[in-house]
Amino acid sequence: MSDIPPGTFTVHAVDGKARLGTLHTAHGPVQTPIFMPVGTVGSVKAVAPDDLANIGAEIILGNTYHLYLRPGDELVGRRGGLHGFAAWDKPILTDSGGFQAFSLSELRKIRENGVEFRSHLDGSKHLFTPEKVVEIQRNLNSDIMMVLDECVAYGTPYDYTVKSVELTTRWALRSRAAYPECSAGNLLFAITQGGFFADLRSRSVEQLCGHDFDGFAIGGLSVGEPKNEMYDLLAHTAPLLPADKPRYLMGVGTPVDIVTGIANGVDMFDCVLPTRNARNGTLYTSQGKINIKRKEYSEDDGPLDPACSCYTCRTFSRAYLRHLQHSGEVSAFRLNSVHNLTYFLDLVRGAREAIRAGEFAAYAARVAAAYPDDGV
RNA sequence: GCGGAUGUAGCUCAGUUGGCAGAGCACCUGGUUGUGGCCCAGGGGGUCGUGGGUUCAAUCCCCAUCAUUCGCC
Repeated sequence: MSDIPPGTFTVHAVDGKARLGTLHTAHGPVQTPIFMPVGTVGSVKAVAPDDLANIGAEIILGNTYHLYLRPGDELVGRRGGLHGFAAWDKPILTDSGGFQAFSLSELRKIRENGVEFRSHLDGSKHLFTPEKVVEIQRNLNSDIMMVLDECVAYGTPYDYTVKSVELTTRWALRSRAAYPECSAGNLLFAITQGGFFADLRSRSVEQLCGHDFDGFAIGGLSVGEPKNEMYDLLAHTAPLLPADKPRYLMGVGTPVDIVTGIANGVDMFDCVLPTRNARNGTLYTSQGKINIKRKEYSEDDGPLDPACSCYTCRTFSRAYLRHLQHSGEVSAFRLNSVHNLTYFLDLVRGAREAIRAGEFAAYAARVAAAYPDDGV
């Protein structure tokens, strides 16, 4: 698709710590900073690939854990990988299943060799080793594979977190060894952890960043901690990551979280917030977050967000969108998701333009002003 | 016309051996951060069909009446 080798990451401009860049993958380039819509089971919920193309999505997420359980990574592999199977020919990043080991924690056991877990679908028992997780993601033909990691809960004690960081490092190195071809078709990102201890965050970065990964993620944030703790650790950790590789803040976040991440030098984000909230009627606009179910919109004939040019905002009134949401119509899921994803992608596109213009600080301040409750 | 049943929140219904009236859903307001198409939290709302009677006290017991509904003629 491109002559530039996958894994090539070029930084074009810097504004403070914020970076403007391009990451090349086997399915084309990604402009950073970027937001990646989440499509856990190989589908961004409620929206089809042509919607995503119209929205301007450049890369989407899939999930190793979910796709392994159903329909099975080998079945997907026989159908052209996730790209062929899901009819999405742009880049795909797959999460490793490490987070599911955390969020479905009552169903799993962490062992040295990997994560033993029970399926949330049928209770069957499975073992995810670092090597197995790489193999699954190669079957899916993911453009960016994530290593298996251990995500610890907020409040996890120091001594356990120490052991967890060490385990996550050993798993990352095993993952790399299972697929040593750096900058090959399937890129491999390491995930730094360290819970809520700055020195352990530093240690995790030191242990991983000397090795040859295609990018580095910050995992384990936004798991219920107060905002200021998350922002403190973000500011501490992001600048420690290698400047010549993409940096990915996993599972984050709100518009304010994202511009805060960019301000600290993060290049990639993913979050279920725009799609999940869309299904529940919480919509992001240039004037802040609104709940479209509110009665005050029942006869509001104006567009959802006058500053937005998405299909939903061009076509429908707030009154109609409120009606669809109250009626539980499937179309509400789609129209709201189209809008929220457009907002998040416009947000990062605006950030890229601001970085290029050297005006990112002012841009971030404008976003924060629209979301007074979302910051620290 | 005769006999029975039922009338309690917007809806479907609990309930009180007579003592400040309840649930689910709906409605209103929050929340949702590497997604189990959800879930969680809070809130407003009732002359207990109507009119009498008994009682310290009636949504509850008695009488009448209206409405709905079933059966029989």
